[in-house]
Amino acid sequence: MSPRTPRQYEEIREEKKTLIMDVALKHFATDGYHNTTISQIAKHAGISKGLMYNYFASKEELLSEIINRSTGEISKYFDPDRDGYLTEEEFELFIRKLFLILREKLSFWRLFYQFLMQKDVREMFLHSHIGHAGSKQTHYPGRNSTFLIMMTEILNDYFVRKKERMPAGYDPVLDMNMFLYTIEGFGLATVYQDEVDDNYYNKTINRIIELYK
Amino acid sequence: MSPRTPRQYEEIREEKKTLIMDVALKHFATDGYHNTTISQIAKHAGISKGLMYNYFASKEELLSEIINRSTGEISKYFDPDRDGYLTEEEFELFIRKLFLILREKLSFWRLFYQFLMQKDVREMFLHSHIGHAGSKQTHYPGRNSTFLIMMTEILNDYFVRKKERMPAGYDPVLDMNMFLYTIEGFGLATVYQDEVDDNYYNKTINRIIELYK
Amino acid sequence: MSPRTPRQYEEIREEKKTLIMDVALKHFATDGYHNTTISQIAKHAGISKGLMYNYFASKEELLSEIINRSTGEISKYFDPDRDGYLTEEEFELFIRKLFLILREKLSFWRLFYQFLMQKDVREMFLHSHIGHAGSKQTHYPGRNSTFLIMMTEILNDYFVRKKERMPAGYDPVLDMNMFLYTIEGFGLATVYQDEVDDNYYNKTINRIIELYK
Amino acid sequence: MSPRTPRQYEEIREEKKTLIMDVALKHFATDGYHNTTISQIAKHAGISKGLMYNYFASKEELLSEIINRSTGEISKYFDPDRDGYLTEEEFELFIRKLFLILREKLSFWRLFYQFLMQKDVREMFLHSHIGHAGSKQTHYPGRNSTFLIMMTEILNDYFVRKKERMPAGYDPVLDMNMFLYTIEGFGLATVYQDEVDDNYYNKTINRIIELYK
DNA sequence: GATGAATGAGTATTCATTCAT
DNA sequence: CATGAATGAATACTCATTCAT
Repeated sequence: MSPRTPRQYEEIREEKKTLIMDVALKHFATDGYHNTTISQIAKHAGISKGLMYNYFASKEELLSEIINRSTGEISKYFDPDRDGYLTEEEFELFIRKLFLILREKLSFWRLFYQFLMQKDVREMFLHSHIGHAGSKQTHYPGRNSTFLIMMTEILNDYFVRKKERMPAGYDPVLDMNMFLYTIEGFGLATVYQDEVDDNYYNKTINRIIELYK
Repeated sequence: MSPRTPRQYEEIREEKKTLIMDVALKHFATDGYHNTTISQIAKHAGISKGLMYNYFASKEELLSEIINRSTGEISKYFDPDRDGYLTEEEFELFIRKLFLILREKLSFWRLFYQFLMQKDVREMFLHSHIGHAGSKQTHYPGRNSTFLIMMTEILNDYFVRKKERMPAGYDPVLDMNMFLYTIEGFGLATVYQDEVDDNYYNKTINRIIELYK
Repeated sequence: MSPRTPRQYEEIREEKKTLIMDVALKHFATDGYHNTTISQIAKHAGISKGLMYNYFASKEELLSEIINRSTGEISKYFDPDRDGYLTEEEFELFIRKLFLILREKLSFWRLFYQFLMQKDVREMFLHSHIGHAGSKQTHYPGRNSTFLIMMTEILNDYFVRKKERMPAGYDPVLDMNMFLYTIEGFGLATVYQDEVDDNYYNKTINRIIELYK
Repeated sequence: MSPRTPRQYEEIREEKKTLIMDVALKHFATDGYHNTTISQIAKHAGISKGLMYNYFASKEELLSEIINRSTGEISKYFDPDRDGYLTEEEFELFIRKLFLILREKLSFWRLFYQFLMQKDVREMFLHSHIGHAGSKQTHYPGRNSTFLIMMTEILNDYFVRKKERMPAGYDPVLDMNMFLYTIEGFGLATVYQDEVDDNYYNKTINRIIELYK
């Protein structure tokens, strides 16, 4: 008869939020953001439409929180407190991690590629900050680089240094971009495949490492 | 003021259709299919909404015809009557042509990438037949290969033959896919750039040829 | 830590009700009845939404009780047990009291004017009974005059008597209505002003007394 | 079989717009702006909800156009090109006109009083410009005074001049405000009455003129 | 008594599509 | 062939109210 404790309420909230975000991500990834209705999400999450808005102010904020959560989790993978310096071994590790996380978060990446192509939402991705997952902060003192920008900077640094151990005429920018094109294309293919062949997947990763390390 | 011949009517009709499709493609590519309204298209094409439906049964059919026309045109580019056999020189030419056409039909490719990520429309692309541009037929007797499948087969053949002039251990499937990933990634980047640097564009193409010829 | 007596419970209950009504009145007056949500009221009153419904059956009843309480308090101001007879001095006093109470209960009058213009709620005001503040009764045996009707009757009586000391041709009904129009207009202006200038306020009241006493 | 001429379309549009605005005004005036739904308006106008949005971008714009149309019509009554100078006779005429128009446009004034009390929409009234009814312009070269401000200025001027023919101690500001309170109160009462007694109505107007001319 | 999660009916708005002219 | 007024189903979002705890 006594009301739930704040702790209990907090748990319920957290669970429901996660549930909704999971269901929504799956739908967004499969059917597209604009093609997914709040009704569908609610129905598949087993809740009422109204409850959605108890947790998220709007469809857009739901998307935004999904993106922030995911980019937050991903950036943690890559050690957000790193010094931004990659050795050759770390570079290899980086690629392996990248494609590990790609398969772990297929839905998210599907969403990512989707939005890469949509002007109106692209910005949301580009401005999602590195930070604790789900963090509501939008500004970090002394640290306003976004996830993608950080990645780019670290890689750029790596390829510039790679020049030293390459023959004359080596073009670091071109090489880095070729590398980026390849992983983007491979990512795209992986993400939009129904099933991934483990063996082939690893072979490809090894080949990428071999080519661009 | 002599009445038009049926022939003339047909021509006028085709011109209007082309106009509508051009306008629609531009909008679809820029704003997204779902964000583009029939009203916008009609207004920018200088016709009434009602007339739109005189030419196209629905928004979806409009899209479908745009896709068919474009894939048709593209496949013609690559000599649809070829024997499916690529020499090294033809391969190089193929790549150069590919990236030439990429820039010529930026809008289309933007649409292409956009839909690659959307289940419901992906199929439309994958099953668009090679045929006369704008053809309304959806089935061709004795010829059910799609544009993408055809391309894949020709390339597959090329890389299998490439094996002969490569050292032992060469994996043609892997190599072909690496090639595809790279051009997909490069295509993606090109298509979603506001401006393309001619110099850099060609350098990249040369590098791709160098790597995968 | 001795358990509270029923009496104490009742007091606590009354306090909470009063708190809620005060908060609600302020919101209703400022933002409008329909623009105010139960959530807002609950939050600003420091209670839960659920508890609100423990005290008031509905949003409408909350409004109804606020109106009843206020009209009750106001009618007490004007000595509800009076004989209904106003001397000239009492009339002056009445006006001064009226505009005193106007400023003391600005929020209520704002609400009053607001609803005067809305058919569906106007009736609630017109039929609010004189009685104990917060009383839930809606019917009083042998006493069905409303606050407004009572006021009108007393004033009517005053102006009819005023005829005796006025020149021939004096129209008591017209004079009374002119008086009512003026105080209504002045009330309206006062209530919807951000700040009231004391000096000017009193000057106006004196002028009204001068004109209609 | 041939399509309607642009002229015909324009007529249809104008008629429908007027119909919708008339119906909407009636509802807004009776039930309140927030209490009136688009569905109600559409149903009573005998059209679909969707059509509403063919003519008005939003509920708010519908309101805005109603206000502009009405204030435009009213300002025309009062000769918008006047010099802003009122003689005693013109003042009397002004009052008579005012209360003529009050009865002609009861619904509008009901709306007016309603919004006088609602913060969020009050501004819309205060900023509706003097101009042709339905004019979409929002800026008039060398003429940005609003309807209410114009009225206030002309009256202010009149009462200041009235001082000359009044005994010492006459306070023009107080007198003007008393006048305004009275007509506001009278307006309020008139507007929210079900039926107006012609005889009494004119008697009141005469009395107002007598008191404040 | 007290909480806030959960509901669902309602509201403004959009847009592909139809149809009288 | 051509027009744009008209429709209606769908969509995001709100909020008073209920109810398990």
